[in-house]
Amino acid sequence: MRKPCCCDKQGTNKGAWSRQEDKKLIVHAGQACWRSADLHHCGKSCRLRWINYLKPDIKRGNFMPDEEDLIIKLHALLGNRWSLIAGRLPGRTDNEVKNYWNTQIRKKLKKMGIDPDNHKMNQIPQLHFHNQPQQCTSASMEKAFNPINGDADMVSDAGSCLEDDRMSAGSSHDLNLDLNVAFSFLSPTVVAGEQKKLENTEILENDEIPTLVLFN
DNA sequence: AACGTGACCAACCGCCTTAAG
DNA sequence: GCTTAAGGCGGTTGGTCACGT
Repeated sequence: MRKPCCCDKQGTNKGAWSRQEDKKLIVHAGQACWRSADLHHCGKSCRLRWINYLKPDIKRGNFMPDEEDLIIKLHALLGNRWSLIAGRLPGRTDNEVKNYWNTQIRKKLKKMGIDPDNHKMNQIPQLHFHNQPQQCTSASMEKAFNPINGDADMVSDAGSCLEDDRMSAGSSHDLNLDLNVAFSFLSPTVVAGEQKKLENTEILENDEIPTLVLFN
């Protein structure tokens, strides 16, 4: 049974924030506990309001083309990890990125004939083993991509991903795989720049890394 | 002017993780 | 180590506005 959220308690507001509530929240921003703001919104709501709207360094307005490109690329790498994607876009919030993706980018990609969920032209991402192409499970892809975020356990994670896939495939082949994600729908300059960035990440410096080829 | 429709986005919901006691 | 409250995050909803009929 789910524990009741603080929002379910009596005396908490739902809905839009007033200017006075915003002012109060700004005064209390940064305190350890959002509830200390003594507002009639629950702590989660206070946090959300601050992060998505009141924080001073928030960049509002239209997304630049390069921001859009970056979102697409990061989404291809990370999936719907909006907070991680937003972390690479200074001044943008996860909610903003998520909304932009769902309302703008998703449509654009569909128009281009690209499946926005997997960034492919109706093909399935595959892990290529030495002798036999093997479809990567979503769980293992998840593990494989975690290292991009600077996870200290990235090597073991990638390894366990491979182990998972190997076990599920009933294969005992040695793995010698490298990460290679294609962004053929992006401009050549953007792709070159991103590839350079990827080359600087630890994941590509390891010898035993899965190859993930996204066919476009 | 009234109504319908679609787009946008702020806010909520529910699950999961984290941390305090 | 266990329990529980709070925070974090992704998915979803619903209010508002613009535009077309």
